[in-house]
Amino acid sequence: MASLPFNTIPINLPFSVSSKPSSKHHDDQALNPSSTSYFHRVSSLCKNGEIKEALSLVTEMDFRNLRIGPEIYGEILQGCVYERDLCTGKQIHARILKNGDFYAKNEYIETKLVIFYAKCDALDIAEVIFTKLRVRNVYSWAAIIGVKCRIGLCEGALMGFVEMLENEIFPDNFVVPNVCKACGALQWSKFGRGVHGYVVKSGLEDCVFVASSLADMYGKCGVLDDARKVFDEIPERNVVAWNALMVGYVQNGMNEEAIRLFSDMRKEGVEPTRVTVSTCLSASANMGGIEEGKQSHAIAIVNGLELDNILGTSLLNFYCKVGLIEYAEMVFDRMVDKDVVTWNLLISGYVQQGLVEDAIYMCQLMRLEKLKYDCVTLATLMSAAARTENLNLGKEVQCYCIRHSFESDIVLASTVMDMYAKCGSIVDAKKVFDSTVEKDLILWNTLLAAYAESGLSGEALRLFYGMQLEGVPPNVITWNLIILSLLRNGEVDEAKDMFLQMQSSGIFPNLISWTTMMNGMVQNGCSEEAILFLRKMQESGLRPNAFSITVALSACANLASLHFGRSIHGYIIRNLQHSSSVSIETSLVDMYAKCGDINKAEKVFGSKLYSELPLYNAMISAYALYGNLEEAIALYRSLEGVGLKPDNITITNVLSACNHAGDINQATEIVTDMVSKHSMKPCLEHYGLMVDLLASAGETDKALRLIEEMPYKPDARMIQSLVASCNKQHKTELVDYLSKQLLESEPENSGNYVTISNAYAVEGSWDEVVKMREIMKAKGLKKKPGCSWIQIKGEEEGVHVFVANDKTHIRINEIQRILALLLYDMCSDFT
DNA sequence: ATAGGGTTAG
Repeated sequence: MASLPFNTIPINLPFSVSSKPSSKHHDDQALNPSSTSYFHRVSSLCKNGEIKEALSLVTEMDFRNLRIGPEIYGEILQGCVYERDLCTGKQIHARILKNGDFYAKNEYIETKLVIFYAKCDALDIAEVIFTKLRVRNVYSWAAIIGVKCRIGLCEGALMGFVEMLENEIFPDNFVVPNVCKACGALQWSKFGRGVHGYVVKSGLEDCVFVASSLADMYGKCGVLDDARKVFDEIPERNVVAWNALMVGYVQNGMNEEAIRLFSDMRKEGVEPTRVTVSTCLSASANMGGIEEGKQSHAIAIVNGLELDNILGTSLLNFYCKVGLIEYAEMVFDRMVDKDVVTWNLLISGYVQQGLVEDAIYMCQLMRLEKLKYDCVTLATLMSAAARTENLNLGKEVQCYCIRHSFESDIVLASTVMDMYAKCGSIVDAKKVFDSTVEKDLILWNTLLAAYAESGLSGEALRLFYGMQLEGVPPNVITWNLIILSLLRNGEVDEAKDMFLQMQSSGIFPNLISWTTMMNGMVQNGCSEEAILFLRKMQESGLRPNAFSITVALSACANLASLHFGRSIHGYIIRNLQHSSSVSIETSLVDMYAKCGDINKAEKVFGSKLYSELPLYNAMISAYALYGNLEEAIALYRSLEGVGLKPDNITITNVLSACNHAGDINQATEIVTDMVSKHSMKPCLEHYGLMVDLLASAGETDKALRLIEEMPYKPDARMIQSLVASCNKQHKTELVDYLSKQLLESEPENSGNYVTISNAYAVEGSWDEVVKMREIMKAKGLKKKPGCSWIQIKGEEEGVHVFVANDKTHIRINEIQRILALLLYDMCSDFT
């Protein structure tokens, strides 16, 4: 006998000697043991993923004229499902069709084909077969609903669910989870509730898969109470059920609840998975919970969880968000499979820490690892350019975007616009806006933000109406920006009007809307109204955050209202104890100092939770306000001991303390110190203070020489110092001369009137102040953003003094110093 | 000998 193309000869061949008579029909052969043995061999090969080998066995059966039943094809198709092997599956499909209708029209085979194509995400082919099916059973339905759900055709999946019910094919515990997933993705909580009803009616509720997916669905729809109820009633909860509820909490901002659930889960002895730890890390990152996040990391290590890409990125995200960049670096180094996301996270971590150089270096390394930048990488770099106002970097990144066809990316276009705006080039931001073909709301808002930041309310309004003409309805962010643009331009009444218009257009003001209004009012000298707005905001059901509290405290400081200040401090203790921040502590110190209670300011400073520069600056500024030069200098000198380096504000505050004490020698020493010891360059404000100090001491000539020597152009404030100095020395003629010069050179600059009226105000020449006000009114000049009213009540009631913002102006300190000292005496009387 | 399912990072 000639050699066969295979060498293994099965024992029971149909033509070998057999005790059984050979059958005439295929059907009889189904009982033939040789077919059975083939089936088992095919089956085990398929389970090991060796589809090609299984297929050659089928060829062998064909050669031997053995009956190849539908179950063999089914088994191989199943193998293709395991392997997601679309190509081999199609070959099987072809063989099935070749073998005629006996196979092709077999319900089991047809269903299997639908399942196979569905699993391989080939929805079009799966649907063609599915629509031609004579019998649509629960398996084929499940496959179709599953694939639709997987590729995001959620409405289609839900329509399938409805159609099943109409045809009285009842969705089982395999169909329901996918239906729930679709409801969750669409946030169709009402549909989901209906599915929940069906689950209860058909008794599927105890299945942990069904219940978990219901809990997940409610979580995704934001109905956490119901998610919790479903979860509580699961008889045997597994880790996935716990994870699903935890994810629900995190996605709805309930981070503390998520962490609490994690601890309950550990108490019940359920082993956490990588998903659990990832979710906890996400919650910790959101709430800035350093300890919680570190604990999660420790648990991952103790439980021996593998540091895969997802767990790794969760850790990276957490450490970057809470600013522990060294830990992030350690995790990054340990990770084996890094992708673009991994790199992006660390790069953005560096940018958030202001370490732009490191970020750029990482980008270079990333390219060496043969990874390409994606839109997230580029947006991060662009935001780095915006933060550091590095126009060159921004342009370089923009060119990269153009070269690599990222131009049409609307997110990137927005970040490019933001970069140009931050670098002070609104014209270029507008150019990018104009060249973007498909504009979305975010793009409109980005340009609006550029106008608003600069107080260009006219441009902002034009854009605001323009977008509505193009059919883009404004959202709450748009309204907030319009209001900001008006407030930045000193148009308080117009802003208030817009705030009302926004509400009548059906947009509910959010925390930012209220805070923008409050902050704008404080900046424009309407501090009393700002405090009123805080009350109104609380009445509308919003809880103030750290920033709105800071704004309210600065309003109290401006009003020198210890009464309001104390009540807000009380609110902080009652409600914000656990979310206290550096900015709140700083504002408290500042508020108490300006309200005349330096003792309380010292007390707050003494019990501080943070040891950061802004707090020290506030306390130094407080001492300066009270003319306590010794304490100010002592605190300044103590900075080194706590590892802090002074910044420009520190120097300004120490210098103004010297100013109030009239101590030219100390001031000179501080300036020498900053140049030699800290290698800092004195800024214009520092020169201003020195000029002021010299001018106050009557050294007008020396002050003039310093102005000539400094590397900056003198500003109106310096001339104001000279004016004040002259005034003090009763050099009325020189004041009149300087004022006249100032007003002649820039008759339309409202700032000059502020300057001059301010000089008169400090000297108590109220008649001159009123005169200046009247000229401004007659000329129709409006005060600039940054200038504010201070109302001095009491003897001088009814007299308003125009002063510039305390951050940029020397004289307001003078006034506040007098106020604070006055109030200090009053406070001391009470105690 | 007869099918398959839910959770996660930017």
